[in-house]
Amino acid sequence: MRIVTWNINSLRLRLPLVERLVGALNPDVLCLQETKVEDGLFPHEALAALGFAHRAVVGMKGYNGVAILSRLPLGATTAKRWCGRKDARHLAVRLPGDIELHNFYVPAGGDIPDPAANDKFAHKLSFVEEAARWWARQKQRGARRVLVGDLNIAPLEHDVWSHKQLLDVVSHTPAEVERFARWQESQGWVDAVRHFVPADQKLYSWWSYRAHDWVASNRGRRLDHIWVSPVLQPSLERAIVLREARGWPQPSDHVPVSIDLAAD
DNA sequence: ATGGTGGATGCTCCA
Repeated sequence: MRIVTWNINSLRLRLPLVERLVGALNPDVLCLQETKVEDGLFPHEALAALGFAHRAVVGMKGYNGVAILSRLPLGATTAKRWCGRKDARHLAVRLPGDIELHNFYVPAGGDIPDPAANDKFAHKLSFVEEAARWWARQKQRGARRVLVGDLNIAPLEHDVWSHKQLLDVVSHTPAEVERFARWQESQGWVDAVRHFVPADQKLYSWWSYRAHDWVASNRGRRLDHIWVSPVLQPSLERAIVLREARGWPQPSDHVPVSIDLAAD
């Protein structure tokens, strides 16, 4: 089973790129973030025509929004609120094979890495703290779980183009990275992409729109993640970061990240 | 050190 996560930065604008993604990766399950579309305007027909017969959606007007599109039947769907807000940042579904799949869009956190001076950064820290606490309370440690999404944090030194220069840049600050680590430890989550790509190798999933030439400057960050519960680690077959998607016409600033899980 | 671009919206927010 192939599961792909992608911050698409407006689903309706980039529907043609979903078709292109299907051509490139043919996901069984596609998790999107920043769909930026309210549920009543969600392009169900176009996605059904691409083979995604099963869809779970939670959106809002203009901002945020997540969706899970699937060729396989989806079981029970839940959308949890975080930090007491109804801001469409989470969806969970049950997949065939008794897999619980969670799709997250973590707040970006604004520009100033100081929770006292920047409410958005405070919200981001609270969100990750709450996620870590919530997951620490979830028992059934042997459960088959996959967690994907734009987590908006690049935790490792080689998840950013310059560790030193990004230590005080939102997405790579110690305050974020420590909380991210606590979240990951909360269930012993396995970083499914770093399982295949050594930690000393640079790996990015996002390149800013603000670069004149994203290829030449290559100042990327790895903000998009796929985690699996420990019991699923032996089922990991492959991970792909589809760098070429950043060069597609009118691209998202994020690229799709994919894993293959062995059927069993 | 600064400002750079892109998307949705509607005279500005968010990333």
